[in-house]
Amino acid sequence: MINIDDLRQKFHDRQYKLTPQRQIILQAFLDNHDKHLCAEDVHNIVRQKYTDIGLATVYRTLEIFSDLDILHKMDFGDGRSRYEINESSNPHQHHHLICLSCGKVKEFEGDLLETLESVISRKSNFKIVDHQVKFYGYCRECQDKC
Amino acid sequence: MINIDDLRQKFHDRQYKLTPQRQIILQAFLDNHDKHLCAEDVHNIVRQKYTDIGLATVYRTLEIFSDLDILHKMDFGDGRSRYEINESSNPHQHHHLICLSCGKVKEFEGDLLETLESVISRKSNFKIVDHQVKFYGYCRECQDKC
DNA sequence: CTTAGTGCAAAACCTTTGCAACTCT
DNA sequence: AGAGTTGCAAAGGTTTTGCACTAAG
Repeated sequence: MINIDDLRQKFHDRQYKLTPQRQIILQAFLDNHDKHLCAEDVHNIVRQKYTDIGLATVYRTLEIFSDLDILHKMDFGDGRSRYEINESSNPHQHHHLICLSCGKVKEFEGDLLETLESVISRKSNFKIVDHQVKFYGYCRECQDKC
Repeated sequence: MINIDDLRQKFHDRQYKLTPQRQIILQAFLDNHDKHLCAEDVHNIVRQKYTDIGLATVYRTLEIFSDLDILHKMDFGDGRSRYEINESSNPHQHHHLICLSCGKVKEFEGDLLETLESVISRKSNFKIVDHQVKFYGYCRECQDKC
């Protein structure tokens, strides 16, 4: 997982400047690596340390981080983009289980799609570089309620 | 795949009214079962037959159809929801290959996730009812261009 | 006739953009 | 000093909502 020094290096390579706003936004993800934060979540977290930060800055920073593969932009169908920090260099590591009742998102570890990807690549001449898998259903707690 | 008579039955059960607008919107999907239409696409198609239909009606109808599992709401990351008609009673039939270069969406037939689903259900106590799988990469045509 | 549905316009959201002031390097 | 960055406010795009009117059952 990325740290501040990696960030400094990556930014230097691309001639981005390392502002306090950007460092604090990264920190927000490091402190919440298990969550799926949206722009507004990030804004609220970051404002506690840096009162005057603007929401536009958050959006601009999230886009840069996504381009640099520091964050992964995702959609869980709630009308806003959510981001999660890339835990490793291999993005194919976990899947999301989305509860249709309470909306919570659980993670499921393990990459069981490698073979499926090679089948698809061969059969349809499509060069796959990433995938996103979402399972919809009911989590343990919501099953108990019924 | 659904037809007008099925629609009549489903609507009757829920006390929805079968208006010409709703029939024409269903017809748009029957005529374009291979496409992934967004609300505006539907509005444009439907307006050719029913000039005065409002975009709000299209949105409201798409939501009803999704609730009734006649349509499937999807997100391909282009900032708007897209819908496709449910070809069968089993929604687990095909996956989407999204080209990162030209944006085209191809379909890949075959349900290779049944076993993965049962593994997940067992290991994480999550009752899966649906899944959505997207593969990102480069289509044949865009690979040739490089 | 009753209830649900429609079209329109306005509102609500999330996200992006223009710009003058500012700040990393 | 200079290029990139910020915050603010305004604009953009999609989707939802309020309301008077209309039409299906």
